[in-house]
Amino acid sequence: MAENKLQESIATLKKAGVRITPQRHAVLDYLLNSMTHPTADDIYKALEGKFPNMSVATVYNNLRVLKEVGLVRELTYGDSSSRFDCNTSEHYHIICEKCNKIEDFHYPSLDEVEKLAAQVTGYDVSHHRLEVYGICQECQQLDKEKQ
Amino acid sequence: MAENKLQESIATLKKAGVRITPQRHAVLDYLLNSMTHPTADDIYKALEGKFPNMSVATVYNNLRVLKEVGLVRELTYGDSSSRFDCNTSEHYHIICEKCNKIEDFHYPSLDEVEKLAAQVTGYDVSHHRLEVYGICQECQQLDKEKQ
DNA sequence: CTCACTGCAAAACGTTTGCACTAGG
DNA sequence: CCTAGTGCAAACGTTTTGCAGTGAG
Repeated sequence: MAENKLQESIATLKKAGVRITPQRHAVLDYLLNSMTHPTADDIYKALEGKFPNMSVATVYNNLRVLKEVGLVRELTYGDSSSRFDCNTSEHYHIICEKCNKIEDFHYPSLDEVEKLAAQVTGYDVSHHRLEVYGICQECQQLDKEKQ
Repeated sequence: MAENKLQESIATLKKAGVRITPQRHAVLDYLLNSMTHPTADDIYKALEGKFPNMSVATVYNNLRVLKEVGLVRELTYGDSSSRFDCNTSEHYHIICEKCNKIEDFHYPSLDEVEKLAAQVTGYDVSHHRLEVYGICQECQQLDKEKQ
């Protein structure tokens, strides 16, 4: 499955005239296989072993390229650094306010909201973003144990 | 109306044991009366006239305090700097992808989404955040004129 | 009077940029 | 080949911090 995705993504890159460098391949591969939503620095650290002298700039450059081609989404939340996510299927995020974990969850796309927003504001709507915040099960458990 | 809000907010601060300094008062006042969603720097610049030697740090400190008390929300978008918004009534934001304007719009709160998210993920949900992206009417107009 | 808050400067942080070098196609 | 991409370091803009001095309650 992940293999297919990778081949598919590489095909997209080639079609866009983007070169497949080992570093770029590794960044893409890491993002496709990571269930977490890593920061640029996470990716940098994760690939440090394979590419001892890769620079952070390269990670950022590649993330920008992958974003431009539409393979990757950049998520900006309250905390200082951006997180990156493979733009696979439509899904929303739920974020733990204690441990900052980000998990995916599925919900039928809120088309009516987009429609109503367009009507009320006169905007030409392109997309929307929704996040739910709360405390994850593990953190709830930890809280209980403390008391 | 805005006066009431200000008195109310000050009462909240006092109850929380927070001192009402002139700078703090000004930041709060500015946020309450601004329809835009200013960055810390916007606020700093706006109050420069009244407080020639107020430092940026003070703006940030005050925004943090106001956030902690729950009077102010911090919004982070793609662009580098955070924006601040008075946590008055529940509302959503619609953002122009051309000129980066942020406008408020009202929509019945998506309680079902929160409920479903809680069920699916087991989170103890506290709130959610929704933004709609598109092109505002002015920018649509400008685009038409260009063609 | 006292302690929370201010102002200033310096530092931290994530991200971007300029440039010479390298390697993918 | 030739140009896109790399690595490095320095630069950038936003936010935070440490500390001495100040003023709100």
